[in-house]
Amino acid sequence: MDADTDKPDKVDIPKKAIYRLSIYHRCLQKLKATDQETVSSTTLAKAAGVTPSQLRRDLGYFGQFGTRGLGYPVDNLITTIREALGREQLQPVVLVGAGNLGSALLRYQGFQKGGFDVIAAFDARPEEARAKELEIPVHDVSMMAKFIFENEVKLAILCVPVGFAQEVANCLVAYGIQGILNFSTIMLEVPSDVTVNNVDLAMELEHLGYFIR
Amino acid sequence: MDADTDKPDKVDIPKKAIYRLSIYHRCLQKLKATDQETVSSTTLAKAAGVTPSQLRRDLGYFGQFGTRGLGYPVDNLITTIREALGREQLQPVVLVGAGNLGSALLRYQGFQKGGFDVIAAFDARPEEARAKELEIPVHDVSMMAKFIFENEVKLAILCVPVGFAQEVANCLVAYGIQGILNFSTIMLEVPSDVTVNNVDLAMELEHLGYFIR
DNA sequence: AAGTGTGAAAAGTTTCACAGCG
DNA sequence: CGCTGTGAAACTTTTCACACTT
Repeated sequence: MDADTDKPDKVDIPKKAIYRLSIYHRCLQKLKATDQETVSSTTLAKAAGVTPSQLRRDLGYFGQFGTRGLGYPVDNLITTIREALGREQLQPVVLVGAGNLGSALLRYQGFQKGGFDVIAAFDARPEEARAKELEIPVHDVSMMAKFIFENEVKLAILCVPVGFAQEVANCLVAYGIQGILNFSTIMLEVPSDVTVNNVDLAMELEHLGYFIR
Repeated sequence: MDADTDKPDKVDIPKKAIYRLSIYHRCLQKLKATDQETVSSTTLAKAAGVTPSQLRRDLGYFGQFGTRGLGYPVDNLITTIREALGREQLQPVVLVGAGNLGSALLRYQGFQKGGFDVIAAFDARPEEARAKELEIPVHDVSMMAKFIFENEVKLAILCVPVGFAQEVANCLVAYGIQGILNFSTIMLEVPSDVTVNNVDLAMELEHLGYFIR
């Protein structure tokens, strides 16, 4: 799932807990849409697919926000989680490798929704990618260094072919990228202050294969 | 990441280990391409991004395949893992919801590579999806029951809008689907003999947000 | 009465370290 | 000698259960 690194700060908090924070965040937003002011750990946990006690423990890592006998204030909790996830303001993101999967992801608007903004894509052959009529501009990789630096981009989505993944990742790191969402099917080697989150769609399907009889 | 279930059989094997099996499988295939006959736990572990002892432990759950002093026979190990993952023969898969993300995934050919065959897609408005010029046929949802039954499909990729996800999942289960790769942003409730594997792309990005400073 | 916050127990997972085999 | 296979130790994460607050 993840090949990541120890952070000097923020230790002691299980990685899985951080992951679940994103789930809670999403569920809370749905709750907010229904004008709920507060929510109990039992209710939120059910929506998130975890146990109430796990939810309380997870929130406990970040402080105390609940009112005993009442529950958690929805608005307040959303803000707190946003802050914990480092999402106070819009995060710029670049995508590298606008091939089959890359351009598919560019078409998918799901990233844009939640506080992230895929502001540009880069490819070794930008003309080909541009022919696909994407909304997001596709530049030549040679422009990448300057762009990332000038826009202070910290996050990148990596969709280049396996053979180039490590090489491109090295560049990204050199340009200042701190988090890589890696769709290529290789374990990247990066410095310990860079986080890699691997998503391997074929593998997810493979994994399911084990459970069907 | 996962909301899955206890299986009556195959217990005692950590879920994470099963997940890693897919990683090993991929690394072994790369090794095979370089005509390696055998591989040591140290070498394979490095490629897979795990510790040698974890690799040995993981393989140990499924039996003994190594030769002490030598390593593991590559071919043999590939076959064993394929069997463990239930991938001896081509698995048919259907995709439901050919909207933004769904059609993106249909275009992406990555699933086809490793023993899975996305044989059909279904959508509430198939005409719209067909306009996107996809290679895989898009049928009306009304055809789904018959198709899944007749082709003995066990796996489904679910990309319908959140509001319909649970409803569609219920249908899939009723039709005989045993594993769902869920791209919708909701925790599905399914019987305990059905496995759900959640992939939430926006969440993966959100998760990274925590680690950048 | 309802529901959080949290020590302490339980369960699950990884690493260590080394005996044993080819 | 080199490398697997595996008990036992170490560590991590989850669950339990209940004191405590509103």
